[in-house]
Amino acid sequence: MVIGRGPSLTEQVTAHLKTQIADGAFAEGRIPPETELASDLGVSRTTVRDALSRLEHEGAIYRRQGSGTFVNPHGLQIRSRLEEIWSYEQMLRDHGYTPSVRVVTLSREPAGAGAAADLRVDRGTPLLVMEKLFLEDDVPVVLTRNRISADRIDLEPGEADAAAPIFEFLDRHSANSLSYYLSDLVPAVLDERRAGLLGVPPGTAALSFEEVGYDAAAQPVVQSVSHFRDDLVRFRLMRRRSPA
Amino acid sequence: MVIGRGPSLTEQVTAHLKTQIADGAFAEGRIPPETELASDLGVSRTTVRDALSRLEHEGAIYRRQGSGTFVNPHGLQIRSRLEEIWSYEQMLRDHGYTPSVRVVTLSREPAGAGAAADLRVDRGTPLLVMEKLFLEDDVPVVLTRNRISADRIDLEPGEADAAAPIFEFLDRHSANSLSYYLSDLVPAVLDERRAGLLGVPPGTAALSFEEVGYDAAAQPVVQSVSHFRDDLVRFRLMRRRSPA
DNA sequence: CAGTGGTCTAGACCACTTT
DNA sequence: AAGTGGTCTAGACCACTGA
Repeated sequence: MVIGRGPSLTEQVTAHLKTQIADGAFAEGRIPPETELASDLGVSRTTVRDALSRLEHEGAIYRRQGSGTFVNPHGLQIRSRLEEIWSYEQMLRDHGYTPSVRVVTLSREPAGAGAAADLRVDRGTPLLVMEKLFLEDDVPVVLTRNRISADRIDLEPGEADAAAPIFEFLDRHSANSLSYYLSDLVPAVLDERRAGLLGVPPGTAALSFEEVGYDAAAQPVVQSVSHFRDDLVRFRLMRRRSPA
Repeated sequence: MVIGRGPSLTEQVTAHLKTQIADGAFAEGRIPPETELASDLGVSRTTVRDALSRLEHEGAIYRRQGSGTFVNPHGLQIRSRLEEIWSYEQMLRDHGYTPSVRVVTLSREPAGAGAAADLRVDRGTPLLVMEKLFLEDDVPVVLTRNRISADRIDLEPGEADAAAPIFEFLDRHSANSLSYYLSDLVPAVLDERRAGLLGVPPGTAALSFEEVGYDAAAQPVVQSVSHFRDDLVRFRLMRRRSPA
């Protein structure tokens, strides 16, 4: 393994250590001391520490002051970290799926009270509503509905446009690029329509994200609700005692 | 504001900036350049950057290369970050509650298939089961059930013991201190019993954590299930586009 | 092109764990 | 006492943004 120019040194070191961890290169889960890694790889200790900090944050390793750095035996069980989800397609790929997308509905409707408040528009403002289903081998996994103020969009979208990830769609057809989402984790009991679309009995519990996407100027751009098949995609996280 | 000895410089700088942000000391949400902060506070730029990285990670600020560092206008909406929850009591305090604890049941039962697998013991092994309810002004907010292999505990616990946070209980009465949890986020439809304890109609949706707590040697110590009143405590998170 | 954050270095000292 | 990770410094250069 040669560490040279290209991506940042920290990224190269991170990737290198990840590979070694996956290969089980560290006996008994013990990772060499930082100074040793630094001289072996020909970088400064600071760079090694940056890389180790990332891995620690991802849950791949943990560190004990005075003792050493160790491989996290449960590191592989975290498939997607909630804060890092950006596209549901990518999230499903992280879970080992190769998802397809189906546009369920594509319509206009006037803003109700909730959407109007979230998007900071007047009630009755025309909204573009896109409902999409993500499937794996024709089995529905995620159902998502996006609402956008219609006058922010520069065209009358067809299904091909709507099938793209919402942030790509907005990059292309709106002046307001998505910068971040504020998401609530909400438990739901699926109604008949949603249960039907997701292929489960009505009354089934589903985790949902209720979220608003904002642009760089902190202006709301899109309101979304997404429901997940709990039997097919599950969110797992690790909580450590004191350190990050 | 004087930066001197005591907690780490980084922590002092972090706390100082947090206060300034909360006080609205930064006009238009713009935080001074790192070099300026460093010389003003009499610390190195590295230290300032460490502090800013923490704040960025907490969602309090965001940074744009070449442009500057800015206050996150939605920073205050994140009350508890999932990865940092350790004690439910503390979590509820973060949400603005002053919770009380009620021990609902305190019993022994043989391990079923699920608990046996999670705790890596044989089916039928005696388990200590503690069920607790966290309330705010007599209104139930969280219901949690812990299962521990009985032979790991050095006493027959009374209600006073069980009312303590589980990690404190284990610190005191077991050789296996909790080091981390692996938690699944699971949507649930409350059955009659749980709905009754939480004071909601049966059939209500609730978010639950299904988790296993491990000691420093990665041995399972406790299996827990916790249900949350969605109308009283909600998990909110922020997802940013590219950077952490 | 000036100013900002991002990366990286080399070295010092401290706090903690282990032997 | 030796070895580990944690904190901190001072300085260099790079990548990007915006006037």
